[in-house]
Amino acid sequence: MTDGPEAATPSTHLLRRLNADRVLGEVWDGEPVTASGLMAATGLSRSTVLALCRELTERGWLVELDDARAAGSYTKGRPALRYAFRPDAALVVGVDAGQHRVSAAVADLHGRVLAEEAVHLDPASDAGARRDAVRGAVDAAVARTGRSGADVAAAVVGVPAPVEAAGVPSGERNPFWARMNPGLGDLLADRGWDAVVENDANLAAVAEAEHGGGAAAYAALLVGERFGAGVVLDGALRRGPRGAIGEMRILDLVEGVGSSDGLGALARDEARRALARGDGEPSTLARVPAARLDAAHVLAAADDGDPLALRVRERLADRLSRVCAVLAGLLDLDRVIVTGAMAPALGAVVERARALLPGHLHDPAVEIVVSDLGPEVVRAGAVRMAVDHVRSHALDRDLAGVGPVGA
Amino acid sequence: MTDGPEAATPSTHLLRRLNADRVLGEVWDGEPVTASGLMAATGLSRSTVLALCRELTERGWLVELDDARAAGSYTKGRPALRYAFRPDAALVVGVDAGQHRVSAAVADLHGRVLAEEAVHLDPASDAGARRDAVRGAVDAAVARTGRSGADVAAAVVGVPAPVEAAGVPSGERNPFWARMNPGLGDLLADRGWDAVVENDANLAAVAEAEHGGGAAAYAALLVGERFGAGVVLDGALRRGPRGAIGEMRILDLVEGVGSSDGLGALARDEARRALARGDGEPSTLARVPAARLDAAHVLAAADDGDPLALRVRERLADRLSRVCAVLAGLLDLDRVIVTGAMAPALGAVVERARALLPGHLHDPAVEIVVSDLGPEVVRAGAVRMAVDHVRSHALDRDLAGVGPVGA
DNA sequence: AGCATTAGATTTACGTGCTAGATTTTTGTC
DNA sequence: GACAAAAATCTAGCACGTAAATCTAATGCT
Repeated sequence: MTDGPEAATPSTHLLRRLNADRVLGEVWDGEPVTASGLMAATGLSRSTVLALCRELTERGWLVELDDARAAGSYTKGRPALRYAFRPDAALVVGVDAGQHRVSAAVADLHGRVLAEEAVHLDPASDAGARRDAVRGAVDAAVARTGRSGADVAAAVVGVPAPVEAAGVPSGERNPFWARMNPGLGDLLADRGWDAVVENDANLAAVAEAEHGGGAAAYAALLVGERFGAGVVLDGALRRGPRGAIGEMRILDLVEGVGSSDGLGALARDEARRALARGDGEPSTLARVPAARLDAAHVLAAADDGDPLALRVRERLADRLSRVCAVLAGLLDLDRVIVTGAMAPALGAVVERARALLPGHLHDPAVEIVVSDLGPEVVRAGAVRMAVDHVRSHALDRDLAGVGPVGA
Repeated sequence: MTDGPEAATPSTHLLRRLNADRVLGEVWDGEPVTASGLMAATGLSRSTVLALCRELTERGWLVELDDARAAGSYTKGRPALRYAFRPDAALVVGVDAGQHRVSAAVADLHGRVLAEEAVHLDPASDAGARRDAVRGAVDAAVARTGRSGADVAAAVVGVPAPVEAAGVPSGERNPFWARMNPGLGDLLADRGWDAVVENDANLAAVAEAEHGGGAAAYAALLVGERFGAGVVLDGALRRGPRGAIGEMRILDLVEGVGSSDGLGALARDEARRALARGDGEPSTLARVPAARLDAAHVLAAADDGDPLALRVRERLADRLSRVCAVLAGLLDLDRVIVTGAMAPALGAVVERARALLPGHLHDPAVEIVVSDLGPEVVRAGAVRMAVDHVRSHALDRDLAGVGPVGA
């Protein structure tokens, strides 16, 4: 990349690259390391490790800390050089481009959010307005870090639509999808960043990766207006050729479900309908204007013991348990993580759904849990994926001179 | 392995191994190659290629052909040494241990079946009888090749039950499953072979790998007594933590399906019930004794235009289309391959199911096709998987002296 | 202060794998 | 028989890695 001998002996360089990658992986998320530590971790010899560290330092990925035995792990003898990963060597951008809200974050290479910006957006906005919103939010967030856009290495945008393998929008299939992803990838790639557009549920799944524990098979289930799942099998996100794995239109065919409407939509509609019917049963929900009644009201009322709300909640639990049963039954999942903006309010619903599960699955090995990542799951997943992208392409890139030099 | 310098420099040996593996992969399924051909294919230098070929020849994987320019591709110059893969350097065993039939095949490393043996078996047989049947079929098939069991490198057995990741039977969950896999893995491992037990539908999916064309996402659907699918996503078979991906118990919850009964069971039961009701409608099927009436009769009668059989066939198509819709809708499949013993008779059913599909899927990108691999799909998949196993562990093994030396 | 101790850093020698280019062998053609 | 072509072989030489001896910095003990 700089001026090293270019591919004189391709095969042997491969080996070097493999080892460099291992070392980088070792430091990326961890504490500063000494050469001896790396020797133990990688099985390489001291000379090799030192050479690799020198190279990675020159390339801008590591800094040499000279604070000697500051780590305090030992007292005698010569203090070791310590190499530390530079999480601020580059920036990443993560965006949740939702239907009525765009939220952007700029993070360092540890995924720590340094700045954020959110803007509201009319769900009916046209392509141009949507692009402007994304551009605006991203630029504002980057500006707020006090660093240059040139320091950004990669950006990931989540959209509420399937995204085909190569990041190509599947717009021809569905005009709604096209509107949700009006060339957002190119928009960011024009900045000179590596840009990826990804489905929102898939990003939620990425965000839940740690939370998913050691689970090699799980789904992140977005439950708001429509159901949508991001599916991880054998430890990796599965998209499908059309990006449609976890698309839940098929719920139309499932008994007791009948549509892909999410729990938010269902709660609202059921409650409104029951109130409109006026079964005579008194409900505190009757005091809320029908047009403003939403899932949050219903769930709160249920917590207060309101009978109508309790009936609706039971319906939600039933539907959720069936959706989880279909997902887990076919995909042999260890876990379904209920996530999205309304997830925190769904404790009781999930608990009840868990209880209903054995009625639908012969051998329910799946565990339904509520995400604790809060409303910015998708954005967090976008940041995470951007970091992973940089990580996996790290050795193709030279950072020397980019960003602040200090640790 | 033989007596080379043991791991003097592990890292550099890794490189050698990588290249050897590439060369082996190049020859495995192809024509004999010259050094020049390999140079072009691998990008390695002549010296390296020749050294690798020499090594692989010593190890028993390749033979040096000296029939000069027999290939006729060129006429001038010194004739190249040609190296050919030795498909008979080792044997593999593939077994379909079905409910009422055990079928074993012995094949070479190209997957060409050299000998086979099938035995019938009472579906109610206990563990011992089932083990004996497998042992008997395998030994007979091996004997028929005229070669020793020591030449067998790997064996794969398909069973009609989920198999957990490590080949562990999931017997505690279900006594039927335990009976279907009474320690068959150990049985074959005791012969000194690498033994793998795998679900039958998964093996069908492996067998359909070529037939699945370039499809990176497809399912092989067994449709006989019960539905069961082997699922390939991102080019690899997906099993799930409990080996239950593609288990179709969940069909209980699908509208218009209601059970995981396969098309064979459905055809039989529907026809019998209709005849018993005696709707008055004359049907040629009435001439078949009820206890012997099965799917084959029904499908044949439908082809002859029998109205009752046609009604049943329509039901089969409807059910099949729904099952495919669920699979493809959730998994974003390119293709569902209908397979199993009765597949060849299902042309009309599949055609009709294709037509019904748009009624269930908004955007049916999936293609339903009938397998043309015949009744031994599972066994073929077992052979295929065994070959792949040997291929991927090839460099751990020394074949020198094993098997016939000639090509 | 001097000295052994400890552990990291450096140097040197060497093995292995690969490449590149010159050389030789084997064939066919004129 | 000279020449051209294709392939194998030989010879350097380089890159990467290991191993072991040597060097160097910090510490505790006397």
